[in-house]
Amino acid sequence: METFGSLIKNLRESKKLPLRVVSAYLDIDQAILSKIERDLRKANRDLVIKLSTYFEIDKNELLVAWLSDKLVLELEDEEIA
Amino acid sequence: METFGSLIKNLRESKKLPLRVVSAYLDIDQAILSKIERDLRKANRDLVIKLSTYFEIDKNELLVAWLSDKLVLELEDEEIA
DNA sequence: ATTAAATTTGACTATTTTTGTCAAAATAAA
DNA sequence: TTTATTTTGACAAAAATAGTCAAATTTAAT
Repeated sequence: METFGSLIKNLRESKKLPLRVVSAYLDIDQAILSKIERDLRKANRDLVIKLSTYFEIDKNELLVAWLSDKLVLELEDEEIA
Repeated sequence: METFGSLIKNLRESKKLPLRVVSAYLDIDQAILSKIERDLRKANRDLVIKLSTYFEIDKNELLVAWLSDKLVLELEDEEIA
């Protein structure tokens, strides 16, 4: 399954944009964006919306992808324990 | 839908046990148990298991009820925002 | 192969959220 | 009405999350 991180990473790379440029627009440190793309950090809701605007994709589509990841994560933590 | 809180509250009341007694067994402050029963606080996994032992009900059944609540909560927070 | 750009990593701090403690207030029962 | 039980809220402690930064690594360009 495609994660939220790889989804936005693909979007960025398909437009050949460096983290520097995208993170500047989003007003976050590029280290954070790098980690979000690799699912090492979670985005927050506001960021998801900014991303949908920036990449011109449907807001709800991206929110659903983000929420799915959040729920999967919650359940994963659970099953391990 | 029956929440996790009301579920364990019903169990306790059906056995006519005061919070004092149950919380002592669980080794938590009775204020916390009171809040958990009214869904003002979340139980943690360990507590859920202790509760299932104490009330002699199936561990997984209670875990499922607890997890359901957690997911519902996560989605609720989301929809409001 | 060297230089430059882009990305990743990790240590550190700050902020927010969660959790626990306590005593007083409110409610219910005896 | 006194006693037991439950609820409330303020506060502190602890844990989780988020942000910052610079150095290390990797990738791309010349």
